[in-house]
Amino acid sequence: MKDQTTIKLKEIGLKVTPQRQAILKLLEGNQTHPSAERIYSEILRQFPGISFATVYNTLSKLVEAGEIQELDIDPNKKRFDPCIKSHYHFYCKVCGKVFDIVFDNPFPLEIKRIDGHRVDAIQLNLKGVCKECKRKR
Amino acid sequence: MKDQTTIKLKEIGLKVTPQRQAILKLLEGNQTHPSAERIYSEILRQFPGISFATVYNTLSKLVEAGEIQELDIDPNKKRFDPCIKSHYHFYCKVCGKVFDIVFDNPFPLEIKRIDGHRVDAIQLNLKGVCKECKRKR
DNA sequence: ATAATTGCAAAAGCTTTGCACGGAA
DNA sequence: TTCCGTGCAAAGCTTTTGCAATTAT
Repeated sequence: MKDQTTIKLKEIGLKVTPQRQAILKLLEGNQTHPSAERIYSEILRQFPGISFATVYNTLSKLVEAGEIQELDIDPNKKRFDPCIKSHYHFYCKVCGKVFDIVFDNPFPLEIKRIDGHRVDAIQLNLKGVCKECKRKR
Repeated sequence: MKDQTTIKLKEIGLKVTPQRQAILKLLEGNQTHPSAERIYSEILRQFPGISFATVYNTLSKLVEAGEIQELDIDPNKKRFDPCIKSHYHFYCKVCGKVFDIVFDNPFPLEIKRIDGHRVDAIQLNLKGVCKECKRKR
């Protein structure tokens, strides 16, 4: 009777609550790179009464556990990505959407050391105007 | 009688004020990647009475003019870099310092288009624990 | 003269925290 | 039972804005 969310939460060592399951389900396979606020308002529809603090706390724990990744690409707010595999992002200054980007000759994102510093994560961020927004002008 | 800051400001089309000159001088060759708050408090020492809004406004104009660059690497605040040439950054999660990084095989930061999107800027951000902070543990 | 800039203060956003109650283990 | 998690509300920070007085051109 254990679904994927239950398994994941137990693996991480978190208590299994309906709120957390809803958050995990929303994020699973989600490629919109939602902000905390966005996640909150989406969850709210199917889960009236959930508080922002719960969403915030859960996201923090998931990031800490390495289950999801926090992106610093949107100048205005933090964005979250359930995909922790190496890939790049494009941020549209006009609409604020974040797109996944794949290069033919990928930059190596597995660097572990540089100049004596310990590298834990690498983010390659492209910024500009997306296809859609370009068209509308 | 025209110094470098005067020339730069006129080039950009901004009025030349002592406040702006002080900000430009502080940034010139500055490799600490300061935040707006940091710039404000540094300027304050040599320029009592300057307001944060002035610093903020000037930084905005300089970014808009392409004279300096805004970095989205510090999760907590915006950082500014007077060097607009292609280079990478390392952010230390412990002390918050931002270091310039140079690779042997640099990733091309001159891409202008990808997936139909127009690319205006690329930032390659590395995060982890810096040499110094590693040593202290 | 006139249009831009400054300083002050307040507002706006997003993020984070404290705490009492309730629920998972 | 014992802690952890939730919800509510407030606090904290950084960023942004409005406006009257001042200054550069």
